[in-house]
Amino acid sequence: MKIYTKELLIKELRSIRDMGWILSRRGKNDGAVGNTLEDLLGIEENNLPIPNAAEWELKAQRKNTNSLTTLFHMEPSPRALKFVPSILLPIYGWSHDKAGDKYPIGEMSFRQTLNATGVSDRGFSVKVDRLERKVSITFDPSKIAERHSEWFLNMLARGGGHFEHYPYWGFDDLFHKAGTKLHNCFFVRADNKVENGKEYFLFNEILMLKKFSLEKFVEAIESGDVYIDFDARTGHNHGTKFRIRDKKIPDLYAESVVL
DNA sequence: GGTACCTGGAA
DNA sequence: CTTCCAGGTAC
Repeated sequence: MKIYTKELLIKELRSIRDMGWILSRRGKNDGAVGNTLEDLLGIEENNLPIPNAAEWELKAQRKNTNSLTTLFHMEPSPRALKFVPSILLPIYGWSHDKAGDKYPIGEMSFRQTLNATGVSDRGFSVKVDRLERKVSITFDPSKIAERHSEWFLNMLARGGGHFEHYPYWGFDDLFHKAGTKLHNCFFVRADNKVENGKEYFLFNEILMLKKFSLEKFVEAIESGDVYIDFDARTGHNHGTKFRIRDKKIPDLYAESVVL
């Protein structure tokens, strides 16, 4: 495997930018833009919680999306409770839209995109406690929207309605994860097009971000810029993600340079 | 085979 | 904006 320095990454990313339209290396896969960039750099797909290349993390995104950018994945504490697969999905989940169709009858879904400045229509939110040094998920049944009243009753029948323990992430765990994975980052935005059913990317906007700030990260959680995103169905827990709007990514770093 | 990570989306 | 969602791998 190639060892990448910052200088080599800059050179290769500029070279990729100059290659023009590049056929996606992956089929129907939402992550194709990032997977294709990694393929071009010779980085094998992995699920290791480390930067992609040396001390540099790579992030790619299609320009024509409003989606959040995923910073990293981390399941909440207390880890022993296995909150998502044991509690949130089976008790607080709902029938997946494609249950009995693409998925088996009984397939459940628990998807929530939460931040500290709002409450979801199922009553979940995010709270930052600097004294206890943790980020917690809160649940307030009184905030559940009318359209979810049937879900609410089903959830009560399954034994839900209040948390005995709240899912949380300790600052130290978050800082270790973010500090090791995101310390330096290339954020590449790509134009994309589909011709004859095949997707092409033009990796033509490259941003170099240096020195991830843990304090700015906490501030971004408090201000609602960082989201916590649950993404599980019965057959596949995609994991719990910390995500952010692309325009806010540079706010997490001490230095940003357009290449 | 369940759990927890990785890469990212749509209306 | 919020609500809900995709295909991968390691162990």
